[in-house]
Amino acid sequence: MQLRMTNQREMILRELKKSKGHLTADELYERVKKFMPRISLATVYRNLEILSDVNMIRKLEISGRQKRFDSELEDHDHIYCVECHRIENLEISKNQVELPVEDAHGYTITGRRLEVTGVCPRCQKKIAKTKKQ
Amino acid sequence: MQLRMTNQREMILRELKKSKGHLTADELYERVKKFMPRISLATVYRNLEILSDVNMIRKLEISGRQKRFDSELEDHDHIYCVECHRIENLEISKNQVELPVEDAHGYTITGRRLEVTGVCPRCQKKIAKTKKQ
DNA sequence: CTCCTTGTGATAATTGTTTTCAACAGTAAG
DNA sequence: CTTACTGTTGAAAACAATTATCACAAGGAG
Repeated sequence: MQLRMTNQREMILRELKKSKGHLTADELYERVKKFMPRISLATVYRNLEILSDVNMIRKLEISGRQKRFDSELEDHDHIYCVECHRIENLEISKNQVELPVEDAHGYTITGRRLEVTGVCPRCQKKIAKTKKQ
Repeated sequence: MQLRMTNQREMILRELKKSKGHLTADELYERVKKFMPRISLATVYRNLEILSDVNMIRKLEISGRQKRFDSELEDHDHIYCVECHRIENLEISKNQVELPVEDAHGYTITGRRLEVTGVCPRCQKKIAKTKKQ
């Protein structure tokens, strides 16, 4: 099954790449809507699913409610701010999180995901301010 | 603020401990209902939230699916089966996943979560079988 | 006992996502 | 150029998980 690049599909991909971030489906929907006012949210969801199926983008399943999508395919982990839910990339060398396979209960390991939580610099400042008052 | 142990609360906690697993709210609901047929799912959600707020249980946010709850408070990670969504504990020594704080974009790190995905032994067998056919 | 707080069950509302479906291209064959 | 086929779209409904609302019952404090 080969992938046809429809206008919508292309636009979604382009906007995701442009943002360089980790957008949710509806954030992306809002952006694409500026160029294609009649596009539907379902189309965004559909195409994000398709694009991640063919590995053109990456679907992040990060704690919190919404799924996020990333145009960066390289293997990397994420840090996310528990205050403002901002997400950023983390470059952690793979061998730093080498897994003890013998403890894996007989599982065939297909992947690992490391998620670091913290408070981003901006929110640290905000918190510092509110404490002063 | 002190926690009152209502019958429902106690039952939910008891069933979660009894299971030793990582139950979703509605799995727990089904179990508790056997003893308290009139309990409502909302009560289960409510109390799981409360119990994890006071650190009597742990809320797991895995893979964007349903939240799961764990009566095991010790710090540990999880491996979960991409086929059947079974979840098991992983004992990974902390220093094996030591983080390079200097890469953390200025974040104050509050936690980390490692999730390993794989195929459990049971599902490996299942897959082997279907391939034979 | 009355007042006040809290917890409860039932149900509605909300949120995020997926499915359905009729209309509509794009392509390939006849 | 028709016909048939395939995949895509937008709109709306369906769905699943969770949370909020609300009337009411239970259990103190005074």
